[in-house]
Amino acid sequence: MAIRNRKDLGAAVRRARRAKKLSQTDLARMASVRQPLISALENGTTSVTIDTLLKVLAPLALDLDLSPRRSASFDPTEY
Amino acid sequence: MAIRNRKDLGAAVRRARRAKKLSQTDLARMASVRQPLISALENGTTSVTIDTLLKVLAPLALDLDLSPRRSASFDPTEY
DNA sequence: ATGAAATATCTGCTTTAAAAGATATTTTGA
DNA sequence: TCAAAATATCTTTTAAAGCAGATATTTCAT
Repeated sequence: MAIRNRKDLGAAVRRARRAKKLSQTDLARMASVRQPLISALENGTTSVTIDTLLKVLAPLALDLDLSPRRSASFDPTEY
Repeated sequence: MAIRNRKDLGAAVRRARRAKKLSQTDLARMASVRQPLISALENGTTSVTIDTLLKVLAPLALDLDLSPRRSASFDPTEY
């Protein structure tokens, strides 16, 4: 599913984490970050850096990808 | 293609930008960021935040996606 | 070759991500 | 129900992201 904002990202991470039956604390340890960060990431309350995101995705066995947008092209008012 | 580090990300953004025949300055304007940031992003010299990345991807008509890793599962020494 | 456009690289500054550490709150299963 | 585990939310501090502005350097077409 396409990720277009922090909430989408947080939801995707949470789904993946739960699918793997990991607690936030487990994931935090595996990713070498802190549990409150996982919480903030999943809730979309922080704009994680790409480095941090990749650290978190690795133990979830997820890759980041870029894909051409399906419909809905650029709208400046979105930002 | 799977993105596993900043360099990958930078390369992907650069390819997409060139495919759209945009200069860094053009893209920066469309994304409401500064040209030096596009440069740093493309060269992997900064760890952009997810908010900034999404701002840049929008005018390129790219979506962010998470996909299950093909092979190469989690290796802690990668970090 | 050379001039313009494009890209890279500075400084100084402000903002914010993330760490550490602690604790409060919510969720869940026995 | 109620205790333990999980998750959310604080404070303080440090490091780095990103802006603004300027300029240096590289790339490219004429």
